[in-house]
Amino acid sequence: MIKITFPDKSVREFEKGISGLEIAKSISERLAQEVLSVGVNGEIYDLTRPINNDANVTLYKWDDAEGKHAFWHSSAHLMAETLEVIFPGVKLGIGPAIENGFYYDIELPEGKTISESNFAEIEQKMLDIAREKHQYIRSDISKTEALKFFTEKGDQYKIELITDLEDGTITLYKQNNFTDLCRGPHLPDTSPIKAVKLLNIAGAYWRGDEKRKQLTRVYGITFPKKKLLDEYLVLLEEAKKRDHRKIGKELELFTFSAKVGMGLPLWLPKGAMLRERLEQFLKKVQTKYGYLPVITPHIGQKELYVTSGHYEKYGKDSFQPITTPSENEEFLLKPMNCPHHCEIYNSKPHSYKDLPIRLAEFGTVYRYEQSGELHGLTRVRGFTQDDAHIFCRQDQLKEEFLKVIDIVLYIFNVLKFDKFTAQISLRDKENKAKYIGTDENWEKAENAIIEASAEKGLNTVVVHGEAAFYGPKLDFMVKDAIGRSWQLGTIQVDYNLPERFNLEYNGSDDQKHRPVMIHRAPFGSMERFVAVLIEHTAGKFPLWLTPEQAVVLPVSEKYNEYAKKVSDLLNNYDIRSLIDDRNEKVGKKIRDNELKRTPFLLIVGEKEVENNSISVRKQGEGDLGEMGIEEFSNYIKDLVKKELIEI
RNA sequence: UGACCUAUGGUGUAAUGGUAACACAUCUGGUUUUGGUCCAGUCGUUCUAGGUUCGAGUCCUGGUAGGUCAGCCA
Repeated sequence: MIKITFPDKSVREFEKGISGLEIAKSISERLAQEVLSVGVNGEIYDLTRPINNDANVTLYKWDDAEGKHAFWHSSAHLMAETLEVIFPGVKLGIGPAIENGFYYDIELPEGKTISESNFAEIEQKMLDIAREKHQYIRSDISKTEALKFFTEKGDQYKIELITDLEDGTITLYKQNNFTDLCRGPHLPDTSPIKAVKLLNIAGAYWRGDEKRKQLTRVYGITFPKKKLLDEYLVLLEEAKKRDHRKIGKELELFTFSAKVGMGLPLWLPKGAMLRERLEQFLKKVQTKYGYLPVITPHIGQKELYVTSGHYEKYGKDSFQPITTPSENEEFLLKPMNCPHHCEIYNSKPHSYKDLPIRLAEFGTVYRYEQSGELHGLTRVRGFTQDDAHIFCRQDQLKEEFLKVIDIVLYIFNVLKFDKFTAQISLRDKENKAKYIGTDENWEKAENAIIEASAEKGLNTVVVHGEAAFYGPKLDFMVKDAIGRSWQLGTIQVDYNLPERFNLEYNGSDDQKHRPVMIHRAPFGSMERFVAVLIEHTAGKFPLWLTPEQAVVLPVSEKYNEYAKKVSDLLNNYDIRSLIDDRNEKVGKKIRDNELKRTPFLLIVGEKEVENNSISVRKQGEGDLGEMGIEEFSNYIKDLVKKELIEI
């Protein structure tokens, strides 16, 4: 007998070799039907795999990530089998479960192509096979046997994977006529897979290596119930509606022009207004935190970036140097603001009493991103960072870091980005050549970030190998309303640039000391931030940000004059308003302006002229009734005040 | 950068290789409106350069731009 401990700490005894499925059955028949995989001492097992020792056991269902994982992993095998049936001779790469579904990397036989027109056939075939209830059978074989098997099958990618594996046993899973190299775990059989949707096709380099062959990646998702698939498809539709590229066009916020150049956004008046409000908002916060504004040019001598190290590291990713005609001097469009700021620091000597010095600039930078990676406003070639560099003493580092975290948290709070994670990116210790700077400084910087994050109680994820080449960083990733994750704010410690630019201050000991630098950008870039904000709010911006807070709708042209008076008065009160004096019925004006997501519609007709009032409609709430103009203005100001929680 | 996909008025869509259509928007006029699309007219288009064909929006090749994903992301 073995002792099985459940998550609630209760302990029960079972026969040695009992399976997760049998344990579930002993609890309830229903649980046995719903359970998908089982955690045994932290390792995920197939439900049918015997448990031979005392163990802590957790049963995972659809609602658990571990359960979904097994479900989708098994689905990937099912899809691979189907693809082998439909495209005989297809070669298989890897096929894991991912956050939403699964994919399989395949190489199609010579001359064959796969496209979305094949999806229906594949989906149907997958369902047919699933319905036949084939078991997923695990088997352990030796490396030699495994190599023999896949050599006979002609799957060169699997052979390569096996060759790289440790010697010893290799696990294979087989269902129906399909056998795959796989660590598992899997479902007991194919029958729970009741709904299948292939999502898209994309290229993917074999083993993520740009220099190697590109395989075709087929994405799909499956569900244990048809209803869940339908819900998921609705969610995808919602995502499309929130796409910032679509809303940006509809609301006339920004545009692109092939003539201007790809990846170079053009901010339209309404988008520019929105962006300026965001900038003013941050400037105000930064002033409170002691930041000093600076302004630097858009180009700098190539030598500047050679000094900073950026040229060596990112020279090929920059717009290539502009060469002056007679002197042959080389200038780069600036890809970073920090070297400029370092030179500002260097413009005069500093005492330890001056520090910290916080230099802030909304600095526009240009990076030659490769064409295929450009995406709406989230990846562009010219963008504006809400950049600042803090020059401080080592003993001030942690406190400064904490203050920056405060700013980021305040901003996220005001904008209701409540679902964010903080990612601490550290150096890959196995590959130190990728980074510049001494071991000692890296240690110091990494510890400062870890300690500051812990002190603020941030929910952090530590990732090794994701640091910038000059230092570790703390990135804030925000999930939008539909669950996609975006990196926005970033805070980075840098011991490298102070060295390279020979930054100094005079200490109390009358000796020269090296300051530490913190790079930080709470928004990240205005472009990406606005894109995420659009998707987060579906274009219904907070009142303080929205380009037009109110539109006055005269009932007929007789009241245009009064409408003008209302709008002027509101603008005097700093309420942003427009008039819709088109020759249309009020009903149409209301509809049109609601589609434009205007927060307040102010209807004026004979009654309102008489009472010197307006009839107010609020977005999402409808008619609020009649109000005086000043009353309305105070009402709005009050709402704005509530949105902008004081620091 | 690469694989794959896409490109039709300002916007969104339609058109077995055989007359490029519809809605919204624009503009003009009518209607004079208190609560969710008033009516009529008007305007304007097959991304670009070639090719196949009696005939190309449709097929082929190059270019450009957009998209999916990978890699990259200071």
